[in-house]
Amino acid sequence: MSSEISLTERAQHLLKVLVEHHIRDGRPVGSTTLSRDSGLKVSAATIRNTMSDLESMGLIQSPHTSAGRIPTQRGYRLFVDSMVKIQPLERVQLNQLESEISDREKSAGEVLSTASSLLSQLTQMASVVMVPKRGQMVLRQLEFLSLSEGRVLAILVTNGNEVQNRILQTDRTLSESELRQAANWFNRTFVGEELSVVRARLVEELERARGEMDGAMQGIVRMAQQVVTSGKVGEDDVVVSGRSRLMEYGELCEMDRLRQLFDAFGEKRDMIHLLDQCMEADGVQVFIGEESGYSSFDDCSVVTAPYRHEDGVVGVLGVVGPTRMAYDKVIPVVDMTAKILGSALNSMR
Amino acid sequence: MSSEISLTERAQHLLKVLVEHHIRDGRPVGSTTLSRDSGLKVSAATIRNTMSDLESMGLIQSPHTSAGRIPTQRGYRLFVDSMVKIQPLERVQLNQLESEISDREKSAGEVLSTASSLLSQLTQMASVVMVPKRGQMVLRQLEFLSLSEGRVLAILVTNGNEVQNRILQTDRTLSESELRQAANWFNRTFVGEELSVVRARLVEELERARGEMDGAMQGIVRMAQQVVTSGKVGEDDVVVSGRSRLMEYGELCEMDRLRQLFDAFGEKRDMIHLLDQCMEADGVQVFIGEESGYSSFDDCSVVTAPYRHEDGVVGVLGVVGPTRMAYDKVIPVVDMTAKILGSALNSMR
DNA sequence: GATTAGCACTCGACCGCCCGGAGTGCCAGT
DNA sequence: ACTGGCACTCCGGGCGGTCGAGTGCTAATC
Repeated sequence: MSSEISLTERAQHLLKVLVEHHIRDGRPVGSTTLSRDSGLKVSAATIRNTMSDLESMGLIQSPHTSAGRIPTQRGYRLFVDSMVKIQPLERVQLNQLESEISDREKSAGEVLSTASSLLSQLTQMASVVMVPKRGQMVLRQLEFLSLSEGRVLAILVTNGNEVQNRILQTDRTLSESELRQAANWFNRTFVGEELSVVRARLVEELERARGEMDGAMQGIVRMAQQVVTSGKVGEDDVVVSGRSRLMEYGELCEMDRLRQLFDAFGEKRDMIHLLDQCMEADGVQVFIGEESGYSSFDDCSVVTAPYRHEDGVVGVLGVVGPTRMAYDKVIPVVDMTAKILGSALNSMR
Repeated sequence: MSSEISLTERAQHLLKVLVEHHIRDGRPVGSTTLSRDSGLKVSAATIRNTMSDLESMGLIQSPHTSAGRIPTQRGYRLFVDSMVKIQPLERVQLNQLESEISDREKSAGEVLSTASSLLSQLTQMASVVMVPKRGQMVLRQLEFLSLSEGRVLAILVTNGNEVQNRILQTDRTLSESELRQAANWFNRTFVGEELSVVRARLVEELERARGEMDGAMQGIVRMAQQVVTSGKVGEDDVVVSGRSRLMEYGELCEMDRLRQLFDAFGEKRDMIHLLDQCMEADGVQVFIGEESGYSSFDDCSVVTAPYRHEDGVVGVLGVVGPTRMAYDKVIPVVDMTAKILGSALNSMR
């Protein structure tokens, strides 16, 4: 569909300088500025010709006659794909990521939210970390605790040192020993299994119980089902940080647009859907403006990266900011955070 | 300092109508509007005289010559103190609060955040719920779980069906049975005590252990100390909801002001300090504009109410919105939420 | 003495206008 | 192929004028 057949050396260079300049100060860039800053020994007039080429190729545009040019979405695309020079991550930032994420005293959940807030802090934008589907979690231990009047507190420990708890309503009040028995059976039968497997096997178990087993056993199985099918278990989740940083950016300052953006984070639906698409991607992925497919993000870019365990992709993280962002700095931060987060989760298997 | 010696019937009435009118449409209110809407059978000119009195008393002011008048902070104060007519809570809203907060399947934490989000939803403003100091929580059960390489997962169940967990580093790897033994001792000794008491008694215990007991026991006590002095335990916390709703209000729309507001929620320090002051108050309390003492809230009002257990005040909740808010609707919502939250927490003792 | 009508005055919001600056496109000259 | 020159366009800011809303004051009225 596109006509990027060729682009002279000069045109490429000019596009690069133009985008960089516009990212820096946000204003449209004119031919004179460009002739001064590009390092090329040509006059403004010549540059105007080249710019006009770039415009007809849909890489840059002028917001109105006789303003400078700004990159179009396609322009940004080309820039990001083939001319941005990724800056190495600063030592300090790297250290901070390393030490705060790979903290052995943190549980998986804490590590994820640390990653999210660092991501936001280092990029000065909003960040999102998608939490692994709980369904992929492995059961470590289950514990029941009797509350008053037929209510039972179930505590579920999974890998990643994650503790989930849920209150169950039972049809009759169960004794301490009954609960201990139930927990024992459950642990004996399912420890080490993925929760999704546990769910599946519980259904079989209930089938079997219908015929063979006694009523008590049926009760236990049903209770166990309540635990693993409960609200949070098995559901995607996202951690968002630093939304309010987006207010700093002038171009997003129309209240209704900003509001829309905030809503998008609140809804989480679109968010999750978008992030899901990045699961299979190999490394950092950049969505510029409308590329994300969600109109709330029209003037924004989203930079994502999947993070992986030794046994495959686990989740996705990313940042959201204005299209006019410092890709050369942001990309490595996202990249590195994903890597560090991956290995941190790895080490707490 | 003030000169509210007296205020004619008419002046009071006019102030009331003016404030109500301004709350409704946000624009300055002029004498003609007032003579039309006040129900009084007097001309605009007369009203102008009264308004001029009100102005000299510092209850209303005009943003500039020849605009109408708007209430000053003191004007709002008087309005809230002695003329606002509290509206009864709507049936639907009451039902919603009742059913969602008093949900027996929710843990204390979930109940608090439900309350916060309902508060925000019903008032269309930002809400804050201050969580009881964890130090006041009563120990129900402790469980240890061995992780790899000298790391132990401690699971702490307190009243309110709240589950906290924390990863401890131990100097040597402990066996399953050692851990079970330690947990048994801990539970035998401390179940039913407040965490603050547990903390204190652990110190004594360590003293005693230094002389009498064996090294293993010392290790256990130290581990227990780690559990109850860990990060979250014993710290105030706040749940904030619906910050972004504040963007809807035109008067808060200057970006920097709004930003400041968001930061205030982020910092939480000021927030907590402000809420702390309301702990002893008897019912709903209203801070108008600068009364809160924090400049971030200058154009805002804060409506708070403490919520209580049978054994005394537990925490504070409230909403933050523009000074120009519908006090007659907001106050009962805050009031009722506090009451319902209190009794909900009560019933899960 | 309280209330009112009348009137001059003030000020913000809005509109149309003009002007300077920045930047473009095109063309003719090197 | 590049450049200088030039006419043109458009945005933004400053200026002046008008309009409407609202005030404060004063003199007349109840």
